[in-house]
Amino acid sequence: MARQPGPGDRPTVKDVALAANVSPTTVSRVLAGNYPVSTATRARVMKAVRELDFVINAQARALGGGNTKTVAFIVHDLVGPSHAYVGQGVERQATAEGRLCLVCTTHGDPQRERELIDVMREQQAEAVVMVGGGSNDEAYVEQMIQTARALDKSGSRLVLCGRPPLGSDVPATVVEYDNEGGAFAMTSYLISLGHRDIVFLGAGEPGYTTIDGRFRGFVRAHESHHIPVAPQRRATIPFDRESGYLATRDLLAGGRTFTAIFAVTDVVASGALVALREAGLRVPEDVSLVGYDDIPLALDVTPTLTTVHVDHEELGRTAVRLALHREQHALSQHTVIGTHVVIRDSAGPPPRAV
Amino acid sequence: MARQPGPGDRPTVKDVALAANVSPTTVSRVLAGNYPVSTATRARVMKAVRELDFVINAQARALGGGNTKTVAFIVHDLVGPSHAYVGQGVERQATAEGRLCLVCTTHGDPQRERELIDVMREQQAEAVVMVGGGSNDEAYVEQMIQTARALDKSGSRLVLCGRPPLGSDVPATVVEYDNEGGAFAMTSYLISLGHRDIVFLGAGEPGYTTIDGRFRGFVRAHESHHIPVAPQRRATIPFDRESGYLATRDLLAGGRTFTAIFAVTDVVASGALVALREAGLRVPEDVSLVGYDDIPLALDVTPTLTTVHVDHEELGRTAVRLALHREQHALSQHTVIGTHVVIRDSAGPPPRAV
DNA sequence: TTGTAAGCGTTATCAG
DNA sequence: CTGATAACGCTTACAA
Repeated sequence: MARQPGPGDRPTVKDVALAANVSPTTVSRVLAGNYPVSTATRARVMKAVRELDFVINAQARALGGGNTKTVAFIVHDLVGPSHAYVGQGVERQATAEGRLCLVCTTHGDPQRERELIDVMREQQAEAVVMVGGGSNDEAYVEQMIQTARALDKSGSRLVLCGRPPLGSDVPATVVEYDNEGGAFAMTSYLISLGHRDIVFLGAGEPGYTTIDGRFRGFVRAHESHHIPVAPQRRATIPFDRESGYLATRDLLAGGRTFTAIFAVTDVVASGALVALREAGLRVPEDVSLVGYDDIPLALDVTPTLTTVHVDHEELGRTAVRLALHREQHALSQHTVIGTHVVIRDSAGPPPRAV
Repeated sequence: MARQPGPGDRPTVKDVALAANVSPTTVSRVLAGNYPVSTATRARVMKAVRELDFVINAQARALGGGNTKTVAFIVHDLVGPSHAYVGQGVERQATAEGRLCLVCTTHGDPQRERELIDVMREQQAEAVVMVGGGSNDEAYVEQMIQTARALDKSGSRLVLCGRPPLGSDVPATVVEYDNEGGAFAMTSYLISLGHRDIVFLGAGEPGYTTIDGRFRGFVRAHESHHIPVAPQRRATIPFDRESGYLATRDLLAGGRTFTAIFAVTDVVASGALVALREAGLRVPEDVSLVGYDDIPLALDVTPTLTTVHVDHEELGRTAVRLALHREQHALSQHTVIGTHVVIRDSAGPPPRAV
């Protein structure tokens, strides 16, 4: 009597081989398509596959063959507008390269991050893409270096998105966008409009590299125009809408003068916008407001937001592409993706007199 | 001489066993923690694990033990605001249940969808969560039923999010939100404000279940108030901002009268808002505008959008929870998640005379 | 072109 | 509490 498949019981290569009157080896070869097999045999095998509704066992395949065809994507959060686009880029490129995409979130917890990397080592992910500003803290960086080495030893590749390189002797791929350059360009734009008193809104924990880069560009633009940087309110705030709102309200209540606000992200800018509106200030007539990221929200607010465009999806795609096609001898890779100012309606010349 | 580990070469349980002077079995037991092991032995094993920087091979474990601890998430698109939140729910619940999350996108291609399901069968995902309106097409549904059975046979579980059940004899879990109820409530709200000529904006391909439900609620509300449904422009449009914009512009150009627009999603509403503003119409003084989904955008636009709240994240969480904890004998499961109207600033009474 | 047999790294079974 | 040994399902030399 034939084998009675129970529930949760799948046919195996052996079953197919039996049904097609060939050896398991032949079945494997037909399925992999990497070895000559006679047309007749192939047909018989395929027929058996169809009849048994056979699907191969990926785990077993990986064990026997080697490769898991899997890319991991570790991110702060799935729903942040920019992160989602990076994720989309990762997923698309992974798919384009015939890989599957494993996704995990850390919610900013370094401990969790560390755990996840080990999980990905267990999973033998071909590449581990980490997205979002990590900290610049020395111990943290050191640990990242260990991680990169550990992954490298496992035949995997660490990819850092939006973080600075770990060093040329560390096996990792780094893809970042030009935070400083974009902030420099945007600040210069505001200065060229006539602004001399610009608030940089949103500091974040010192050491968070994305923000640091943006602030650096902000300062450098002032310097290169020989304009003193007005005193900034560099308090740590989470980068959400609410923080932008509260920080701006505080600013207004504190009597601090300014003619423009450079929000560290579009989301923060949207919060600021609400606070400004509540205070009866018109944008851009009374105050100019600009953001960073150019997420869809930038078009949804009124007025539309002048911001720095970042191609988040490309960031994700590039991350995967580089990780998968790295040259044998490229130990450390580093790519910078350009950013540029997108002029919309939220910034204009400062009012005549403040 | 000891084994010289090369690149891409990981220590195995055997290596750990050797280093700790125990059998591989013991190592396995220590790692799994599901079997009594003496404290001393455990300590020795853990020490070896640390020294060798050993991480277990998940593929091998799955092969030997059975379970992959993996949940798959198949979705139209990662960046759609509602989808991203569902994804977040799936990921969070999966993580909470100690599972990993595999994510793939279909971009609405049923062929690709089919392929992905087979890929997930290969991966032995414990659950396959499909998100987003599939079609109601008979052949499609029939294929879904096959799929559900195939997954069931593989010991996996099909979860449909936001689609109607496939039948009580089909092994699948269905989680949907109450599209019809929400639309009914919202339409009733508009009617109670005095509106009698409401446009339903955004039809989608007939058969797309999410939209159908919403339109049904729209019609039913009219019926229950004994108000004739004004002729609707039910053209197929993609549900993006642009379509909302164009459709509204056409509507305005076509001379169609109305006092309110019920946009099928918030995104479509945001497009409509732009078109209305361009036409010099004030919202809500001249025209009321409501949406559906309550995504963050609803708070970003001016005026803030009156809309139907849907807890997308809960949808994702519920999907995973049900799939993982289904009762042994529950062949078909079906859960409906409630929706409710959120009143903001974009809807008011109709103008006195049109 | 096809088949045989030996792994891949882990867990489960069955003895001690 | 610990250890052999046989799976798990597939691939890949090595033979034929």
